[in-house]
Amino acid sequence: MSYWLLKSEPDEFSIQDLRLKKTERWDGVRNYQARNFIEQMQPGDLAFFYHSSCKTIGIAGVMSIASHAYPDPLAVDKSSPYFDEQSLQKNRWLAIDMQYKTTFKHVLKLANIKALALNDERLLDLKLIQKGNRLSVMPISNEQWQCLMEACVPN
DNA sequence: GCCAACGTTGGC
DNA sequence: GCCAACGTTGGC
Repeated sequence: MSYWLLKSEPDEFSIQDLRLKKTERWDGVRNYQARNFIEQMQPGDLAFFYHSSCKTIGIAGVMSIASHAYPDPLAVDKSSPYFDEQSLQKNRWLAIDMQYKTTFKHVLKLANIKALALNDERLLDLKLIQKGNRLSVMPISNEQWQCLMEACVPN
């Protein structure tokens, strides 16, 4: 089993939205590196739901991967902002289904994660806090997952 | 709203 | 294949 972190702007789609939907398609990823990580995901894998570009930036909770990756229907949907002309020939983008698991009592804030990393070498190579990182989908190591779960307040 | 950092595009 | 220009991400 593998661990992941996926970013979403809560104004667009938040962990509260996923909680209500229970299961939802994670689509619109338009970055090759992120796509390749989606390709590696397996049903049952766990992922942090990260809220980006918002008031309280950080890890809001946990979800599980609920399917294998499949072609992203938005890539060939001309009415979608995620439409991709090149994908009409061959759909080059992937989507995957995510299932709601838990919401943390408090968002584990980015600033707190950075502070943790100063004292915990397990977080040293966490992609999330590396300078200039913009990946919206990234792997999380076993140790990093444990470390971050220890730091959060579960519900 | 600003801007650093990055990814993509396209001319050459 | 190089690289300048451009668009996007995302923290602050």
